[in-house]
Amino acid sequence: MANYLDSLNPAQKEAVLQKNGPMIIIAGAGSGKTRVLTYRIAHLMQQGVDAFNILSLTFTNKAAREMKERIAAVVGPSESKNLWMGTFHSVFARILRSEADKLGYPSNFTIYDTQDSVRLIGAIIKEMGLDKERYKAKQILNRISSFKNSLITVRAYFNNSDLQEADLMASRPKVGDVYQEYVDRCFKSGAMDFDDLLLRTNELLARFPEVLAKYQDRFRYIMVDEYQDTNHSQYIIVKALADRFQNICVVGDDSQSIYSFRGANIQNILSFQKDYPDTKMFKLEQNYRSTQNIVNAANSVIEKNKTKLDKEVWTTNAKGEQIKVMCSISDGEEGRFVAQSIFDYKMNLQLHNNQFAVLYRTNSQSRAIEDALRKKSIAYKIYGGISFYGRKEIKDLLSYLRMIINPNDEEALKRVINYPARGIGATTIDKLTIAANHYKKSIFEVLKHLEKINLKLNSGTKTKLQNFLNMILRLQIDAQKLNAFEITEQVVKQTQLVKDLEKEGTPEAISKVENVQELLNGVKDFITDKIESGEDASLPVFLEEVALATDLDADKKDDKPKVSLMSIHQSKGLEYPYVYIVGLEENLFPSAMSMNTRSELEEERRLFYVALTRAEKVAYLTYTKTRYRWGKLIDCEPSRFLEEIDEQYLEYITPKKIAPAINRFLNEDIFGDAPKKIRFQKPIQRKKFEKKQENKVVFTPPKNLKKVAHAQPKTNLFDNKIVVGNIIEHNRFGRGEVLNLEGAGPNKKAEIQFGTVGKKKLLLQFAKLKVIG
DNA sequence: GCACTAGTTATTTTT
DNA sequence: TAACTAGTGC
Repeated sequence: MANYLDSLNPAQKEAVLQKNGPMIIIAGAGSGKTRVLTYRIAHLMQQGVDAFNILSLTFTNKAAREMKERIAAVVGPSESKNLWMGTFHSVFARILRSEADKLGYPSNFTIYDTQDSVRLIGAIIKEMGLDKERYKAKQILNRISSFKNSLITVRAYFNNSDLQEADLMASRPKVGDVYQEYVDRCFKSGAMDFDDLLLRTNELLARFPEVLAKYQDRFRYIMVDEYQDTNHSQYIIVKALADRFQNICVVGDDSQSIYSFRGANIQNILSFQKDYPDTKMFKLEQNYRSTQNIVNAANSVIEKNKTKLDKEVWTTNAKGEQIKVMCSISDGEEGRFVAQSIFDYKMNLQLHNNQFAVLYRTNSQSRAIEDALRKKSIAYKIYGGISFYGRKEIKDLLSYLRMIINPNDEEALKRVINYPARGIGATTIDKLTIAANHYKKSIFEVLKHLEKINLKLNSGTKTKLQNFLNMILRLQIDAQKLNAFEITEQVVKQTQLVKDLEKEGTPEAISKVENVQELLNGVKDFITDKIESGEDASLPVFLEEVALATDLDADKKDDKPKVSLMSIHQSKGLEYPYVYIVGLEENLFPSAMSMNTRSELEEERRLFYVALTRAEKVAYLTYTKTRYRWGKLIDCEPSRFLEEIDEQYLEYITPKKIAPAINRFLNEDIFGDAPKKIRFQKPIQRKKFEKKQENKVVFTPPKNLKKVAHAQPKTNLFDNKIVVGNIIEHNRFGRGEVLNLEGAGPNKKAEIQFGTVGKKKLLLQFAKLKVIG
């Protein structure tokens, strides 16, 4: 039991053994940070610290879950269950629920997601008669969000002439009023947005000393992971909670701070030692994840940043292959290259899909990759983008559930009051909204007292509203005796939500029905899981988990292995043997939006650092000469980050056949005088690329792959040994993966995806297939 | 009040 | 390209 310490290196061990006082662990990429955190918590518990007194804040719920499992393996599950562990948002949402009344909130408050917030702000802008071109809902929300994350309340805003001046200069003098109205409306709806979960926690701790004391006493040991990505609001919460015992341990890597757009403040980690003068600092610098080549290449890039803490990441791992750089003529070609390359690796080294990841700067880049993978029948999973819970049909259904729990939830009500269509249109909703604003009540309250208010509604409309109201009230009563799954089922039935879709019969409608079914399954799983672990399986808990869930959390366990596609932001904390970083082009990565200041560019560079350090064995960097954006063909330049990697770690593998095309692009001044700006600062750069690419050879199959001839292929004539997923070799078609089997005996056929000729169906009786793996 | 169409607009990254 | 909006006709 105690020998878990033996598996740690000296630096790790020191950090684990440091029990009391403030401490900071600077953990380089792949340095076994999670391991240190888990063992440290396990160790605290073995030293007699009560699990109830330990608070551990992680960046994702998935990280929390995994860490809990690992701790359970050391100290046993019954004890680890009592740990407070989760994201800032989920931990403090939980606390806010039990203290909500102090802030005038109902304990069943709704959590608004970004979509809800944007809609509400849009509605407010419209109601206030503001120009929506000037006041773009999304931008206003971002602005409000940044206020909240800096703890600038409405009152603080109106006391701050600088902020008001800035908005005035941007010709948006009414931002403060919108902010005010937004906060009021959320409050009236019994709703908190993401930022409120932190802001209101701060309010709670600041206004109620006895509450602060209670939680200070409860959380005697506090740990914060990914500290470099905390914002001011989170910083203040941690500071307040840790103030009494000062047993605060933060972990992070300033080189991986990539969330400043969300208010993260890299200064939090840079100046931790100033906040706590007695801080003990630990540095984890040995990388266990990646090859030397990858580690060194990443180091050579991050060196270019000025703002950073002193540290040196190194590894004793094998040198490994050089990082491969590939240029394509288009994004489609890039996708095909990635798919082909993955396919070749799978064939030659018998690898599984889950050993590969494709990372990109923007979610919209996933499309070309998807198309190519699909053509090769390579299973993949996309993380991010439009999440499952963001889909219209799902949000609509969830909105009904939200109405049952908290009928004052304005955004939920507006979604469902006329969905499915029941003849309650925009005019009616406007009237209701005006009345609600006037009486300072929610729309639902207005509905309940329709008789007493003269809204100039015709009687038909009144009946429709009455029916809607009655349906919600009925569902609320049902909800008291049904569990979360049953009530969801009930909603689907009573609202006829699915019936409408089924009638439509279009492919979209069918997929929507399937999604609804999937949500129902989700609720069922939720209940089973919770009951198994003895936790609260009620509908409010489900809704909260859904509101704070990410795609990463939705990972299904016993699924087929799949290639992961995700934005670099989402890949933080993850690792894969083979990583493809695509779209390394100026204006895309680094993003055109982030090249205006040094600090923005440094963040992009950190992002690149994060991307590179995800790779364990092999990393590919790809860029293209042209790319579709906004449905238009755009010419691209290679990213400056390619230049920044020390050349010795790179290998250019661009196939010969497209080299002439590249040269043409490089030699002709096809840009005219348009993008004159900074892009061609260094003409030498281009020469370098040009030369490199000319000399290179055709790519397929990847070099450095072991010959697999010795793999003892078995010939199978009547073969029942072939199973789906096998890699086989065919005399004429080469290698392929078995996708499907059908028929029996002499008619048994296999559907096989070949790298060269695509999909084929072959009779096993005749096809001489060698099973490779 | 609603369904359909044409035209516009937008892409950074997310709890 | 795709998602959202405004405008039109019923």
